[in-house]
Amino acid sequence: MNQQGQSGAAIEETLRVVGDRWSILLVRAGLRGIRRFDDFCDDLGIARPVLTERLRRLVKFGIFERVRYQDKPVRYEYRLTEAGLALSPALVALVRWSEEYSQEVSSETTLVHAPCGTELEQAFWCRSCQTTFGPHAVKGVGVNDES
Amino acid sequence: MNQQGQSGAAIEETLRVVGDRWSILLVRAGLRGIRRFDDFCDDLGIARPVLTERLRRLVKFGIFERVRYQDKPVRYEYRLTEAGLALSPALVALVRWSEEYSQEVSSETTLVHAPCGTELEQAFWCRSCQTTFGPHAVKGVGVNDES
DNA sequence: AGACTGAGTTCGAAATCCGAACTCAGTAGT
DNA sequence: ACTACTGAGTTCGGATTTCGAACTCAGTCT
Repeated sequence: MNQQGQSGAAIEETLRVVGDRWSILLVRAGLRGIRRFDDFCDDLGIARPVLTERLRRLVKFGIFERVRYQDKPVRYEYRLTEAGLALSPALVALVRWSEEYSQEVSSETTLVHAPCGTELEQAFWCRSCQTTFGPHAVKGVGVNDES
Repeated sequence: MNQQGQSGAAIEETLRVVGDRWSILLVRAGLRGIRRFDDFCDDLGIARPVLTERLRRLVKFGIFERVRYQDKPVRYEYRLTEAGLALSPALVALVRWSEEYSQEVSSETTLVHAPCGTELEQAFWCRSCQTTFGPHAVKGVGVNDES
């Protein structure tokens, strides 16, 4: 029914995990240091039942971990795991896209290289060629059909 | 209600456009060369009314364009625009993530640098320092609070 | 005792999604 | 000239998700 070359499966896989309206925003909030239930709630304006469900799923998929941070009244918070942190290239790509192509909201935001403050570029890196390159030189995503 | 530093707005902006279960998949299908209504439908298994709505929205946001490709019976198809193509770094990032962190589906897929076949890495590039660096050195996404 | 905190649940109403069947213009076959 | 088929959608009713607001429950603070 749908036989897209393997990499299609890969993306569907990822989207099955973070492909809803909230998950990516939750990861972003996590990157910003938010960890507690009510804080996610206030920061994103997400409905509580949905937040509960979403966090549970993200924990199940290993993106957040639920950590008891206090015992007297037992309290848990949610921390990004290694795998969750690894989503940041995707987040950055999304931010960059809106900076360049989105008509609405003139975001004067810019993501920069922390040490020097230069606006960053995102690139693919080939360790054996020691070069950076753009999306057109990637094989496996299918950009290489006629245009 | 939600005062995340500017880059939050940027990402929300992007997600408002492609943040639902289907849009990114549609872009991916577009990258694979799919252009016609029924083909999107068959390839993704998306419900027709939803496809109609989604394509209309993506056209409105400048990601696809609706092109008349035949006159006798008037027929339209959907092609990715420049802005649509520009989403590929984000798609690649998502594919890479599932390759490395997703438990399910052992994707033997790999994205490679076309010229040499080496598995690609994704990095941020600072043109003034002439170096690549990882997500921890990015300022504006908020990775820099304590851990 | 009474108010507050923080992590959730429970509710009914509202928005979305779904598959299956239908439309509408034109083309192809007999 | 009747029938079948194509391709881009619409129209339906029913199922699933989402929503906000109010509630729970353990423990703490004053």
